[in-house]
Amino acid sequence: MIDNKSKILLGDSNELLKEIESNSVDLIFTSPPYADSRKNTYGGIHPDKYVEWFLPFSGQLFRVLKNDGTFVLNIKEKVVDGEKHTYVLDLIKELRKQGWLWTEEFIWHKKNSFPGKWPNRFRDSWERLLQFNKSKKFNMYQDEVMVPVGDWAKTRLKNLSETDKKRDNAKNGSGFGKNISNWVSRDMVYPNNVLHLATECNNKNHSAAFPDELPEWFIKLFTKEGDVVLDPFMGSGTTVIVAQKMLRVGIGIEIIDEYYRLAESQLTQNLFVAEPEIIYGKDRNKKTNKLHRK
Amino acid sequence: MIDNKSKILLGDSNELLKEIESNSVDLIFTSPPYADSRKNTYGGIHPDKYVEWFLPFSGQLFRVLKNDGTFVLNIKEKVVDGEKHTYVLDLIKELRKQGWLWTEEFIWHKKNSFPGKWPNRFRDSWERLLQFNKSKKFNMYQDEVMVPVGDWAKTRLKNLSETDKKRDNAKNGSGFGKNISNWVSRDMVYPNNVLHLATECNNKNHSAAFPDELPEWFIKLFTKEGDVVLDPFMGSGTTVIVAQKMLRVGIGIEIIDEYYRLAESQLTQNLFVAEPEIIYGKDRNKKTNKLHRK
DNA sequence: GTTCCGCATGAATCGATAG
DNA sequence: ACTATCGATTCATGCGGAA
Repeated sequence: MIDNKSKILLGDSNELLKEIESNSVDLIFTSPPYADSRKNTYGGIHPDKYVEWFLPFSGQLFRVLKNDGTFVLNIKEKVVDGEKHTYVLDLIKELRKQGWLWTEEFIWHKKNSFPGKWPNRFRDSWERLLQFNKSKKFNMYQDEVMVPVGDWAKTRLKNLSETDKKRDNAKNGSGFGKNISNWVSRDMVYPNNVLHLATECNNKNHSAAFPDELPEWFIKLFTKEGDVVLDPFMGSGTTVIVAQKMLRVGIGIEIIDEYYRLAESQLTQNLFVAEPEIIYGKDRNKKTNKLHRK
Repeated sequence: MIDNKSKILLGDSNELLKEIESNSVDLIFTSPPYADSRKNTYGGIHPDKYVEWFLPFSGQLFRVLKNDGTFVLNIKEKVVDGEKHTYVLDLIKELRKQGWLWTEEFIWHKKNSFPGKWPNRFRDSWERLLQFNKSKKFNMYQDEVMVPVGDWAKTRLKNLSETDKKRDNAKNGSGFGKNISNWVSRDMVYPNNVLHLATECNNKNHSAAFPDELPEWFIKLFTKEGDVVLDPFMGSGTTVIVAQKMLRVGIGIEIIDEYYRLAESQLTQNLFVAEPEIIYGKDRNKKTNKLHRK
């Protein structure tokens, strides 16, 4: 089933995952349909049924993942009747019973979250990126995601609101400034577990796309060239396309024909336009790792 | 027990909370001792025992909170043997059984957390701020925490002088929010549920302190002047001190004498400006019920 | 080729209305 | 009473057109 070429499959992951051999995947990065959303697609899983619905998939995922591989799950609670539903908490507990180790929880800070005003809550601007592993020993290539100090400062400042900047200035005496002076001597620093990315709203046909940078970051962190990256709910195929561009072997599964074709067209289009090695990473420092298609 | 004066108590919250009358507190903001850390405090709770340990406190908290009040819990998982422990997940589930509504989860992004390196993980730079309520109807003063619009820097702020920019940030914590929103209401937007604050670097004696801005933000959001703010694990007293400065009634409980004295000294120091006469002449042993007035 | 606006567009949530 | 649908609310982003 897996050779060294990216491929995408049309159908139900519950069936198609069975065709993937055990211990063959290095990274699973996926964003399954959220509870009760995208009703037209996966039939809209009710929050109360979500865990039960998801566990068969994750069982298969556990089987196909290598022992030193990583499973990254992008998921978020839904507000039901004014209260946050607990299915994500339940899911974590059940995944552990399946054998998964809950290793880390990254925060994706969505800078451009959906607007709105309500009497009892603010806009929801973050999502969970849950990291699971089969073993305490897993591959992690930390150096690949180091951030140049300049970029770090630039990005940091760019993302801060004006109030935040003012606060920082006021607190320069304590720690912030001092820390910067320590970092200046280095070229690259390690990131932390909070990712600042905007959602992509330019993709018209698929409503649930995350930005390229999200899978890109985890692919860099958890795989090397030639490794296998799997997305069992690929949607319009962002994960697979990025994986291919980064010279990994991307495997994607999608049950909706429309999304599958979207991914297919972009995948072939990408192959036609440029050789992957040209697009990805001669000099990583330049942060031109941004993979923009079109 | 509660009049309109801030006070701090030395002792076990399990006992002292019983002296607070039911439905009398508007906001509970606290950062309880984390599992297995701050071992001196409450005997160093093992992660496996954490939920069991916490529930008696939260039961009392449920009783003393007003129906339209809010409980904000700052807590974070501990990594045990390479894996994130699930006691926070379990705690949320159990608090719901106690009657609490899990309304929201804010993310505190600790901006200046120092980049570190471990083989399996990056620096942890965020914490949970779990919001619980007794009722779906609770007080929320959203206008008090509005922030400048994203591109404010580009449009308006250019023209403001540097002193104008700094004025808002004077760290007197005295409820200045409303003035700002009236002043430039057109340029202010509502915030979201990700808080960008630097960690406090200037405190020496208390290990688990958060920056003033953290309780300040929630006090502005969930209380008005004269309301009662409770911190049953006050540590060095940040919550109570900030509350008092913001003309709320702060109630703090701390079991460790050293922390209690730290809070006490800061509170009286602050009071010194207003009413010097009540500072001296109290025996320390009797101070459990000492009143601190603004 | 830049920079600068204007505009449409969202993994949303609440509350009212309708069946 | 209970569920289903709909409108109002709101703002960061990236696009296209214009200077």
